[in-house]
Amino acid sequence: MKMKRSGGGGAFSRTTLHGQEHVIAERKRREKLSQRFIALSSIIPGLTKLDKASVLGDTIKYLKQLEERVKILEEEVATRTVESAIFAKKPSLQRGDSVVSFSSYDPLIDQQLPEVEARVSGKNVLIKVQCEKCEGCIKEVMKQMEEMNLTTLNISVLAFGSSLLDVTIVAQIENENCLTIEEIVEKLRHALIIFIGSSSRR
Amino acid sequence: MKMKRSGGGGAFSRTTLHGQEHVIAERKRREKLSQRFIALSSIIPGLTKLDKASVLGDTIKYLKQLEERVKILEEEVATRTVESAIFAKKPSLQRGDSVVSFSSYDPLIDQQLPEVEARVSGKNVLIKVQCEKCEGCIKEVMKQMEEMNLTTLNISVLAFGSSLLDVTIVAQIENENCLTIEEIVEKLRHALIIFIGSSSRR
DNA sequence: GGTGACACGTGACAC
DNA sequence: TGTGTCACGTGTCAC
Repeated sequence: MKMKRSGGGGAFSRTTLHGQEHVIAERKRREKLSQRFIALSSIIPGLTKLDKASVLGDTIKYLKQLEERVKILEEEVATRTVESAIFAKKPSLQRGDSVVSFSSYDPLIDQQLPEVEARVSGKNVLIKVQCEKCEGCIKEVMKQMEEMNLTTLNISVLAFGSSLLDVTIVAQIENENCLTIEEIVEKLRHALIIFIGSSSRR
Repeated sequence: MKMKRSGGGGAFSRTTLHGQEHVIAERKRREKLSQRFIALSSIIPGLTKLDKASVLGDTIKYLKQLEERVKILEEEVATRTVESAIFAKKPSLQRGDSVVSFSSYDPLIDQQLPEVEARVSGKNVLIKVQCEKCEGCIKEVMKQMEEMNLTTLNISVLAFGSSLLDVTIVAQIENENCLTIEEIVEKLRHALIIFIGSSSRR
């Protein structure tokens, strides 16, 4: 029951002409909106009702759900990253044929980095250190080596993961050195703990 | 220019009464829809335009973004879950102070080289091999790495003692890789045993 | 027959 | 001065 004004004359004619365009424009707008609704509906899973209010409502629910899930997963990933670092440990003592080994790892007492391990073969000592990537820690290790009268023959520093360093050193044991392998490991480890502690507090 | 029919008589009166309720109902429906739009707008971050079409459009974008993120995180977690499961086994394998769960070293069974150890942090794997110095063994290790879809990022080979090699490798775990850390260790060790055995017999 | 959802044309308002 | 957006009342269709 609407008045059709297409045939109107006088002052209405302008309104009518504009009105036609207006109708077209409005149609277009509605069409766009409708498309978006359809697109949205196709994305949201588990839609039972397809009316607009329900689509919007379910979209809101689904969104919150997704955000919650992202949050949980992010925490999970963060946690597991730490776990990886913590679990990457070794037992405390190994005894090979002609090689004597000792590691700082003790599952009952301490599961934290830095991890230090050393092995001796003749006059050579192989030292492995795994610690957090932090500036100056290599220099600190070298300083300790010097203090222990260990002449570095070769050193390799590899980044591992996002924040770990794996350091492998082959050194020569000088004659005046009378440290045991355990002492070497403990001295190195202790120095690194102090160093990293003081550097992270800065 | 609409016809007001409230005062209509006769056959129109019923239509009119129903019409009033109809108007109310429609108002209510619109109100609900409007509320949902407002609620949705308040959830979507970074909205510049606030018109309905834009809100829907940005909602769709945001949704896809979130889903993508969830997918990525889930993969990440899946990867790390495998690692955690492996790492979790470690304590149970530790008897006293002698066994390394990730290492091929087992004092009760086999005290011989080569010794292989691996650990994982995120997508990185750190592999340590200690074996007899013998020609071609590095090449053999690299061949195995390739077969296991491990992309070598860094490798360090240090001579230790008179006849030992200490090899440390940081590699990237490719997505198609579905080996466990134990499988990596065993495969490498087995290949080295075969290789060294056949090369020493020559 | 009544409830609910939709698209439409229209007037109003903003930039 | 238009160009785009909105809310409104209405007719219509489906269950």
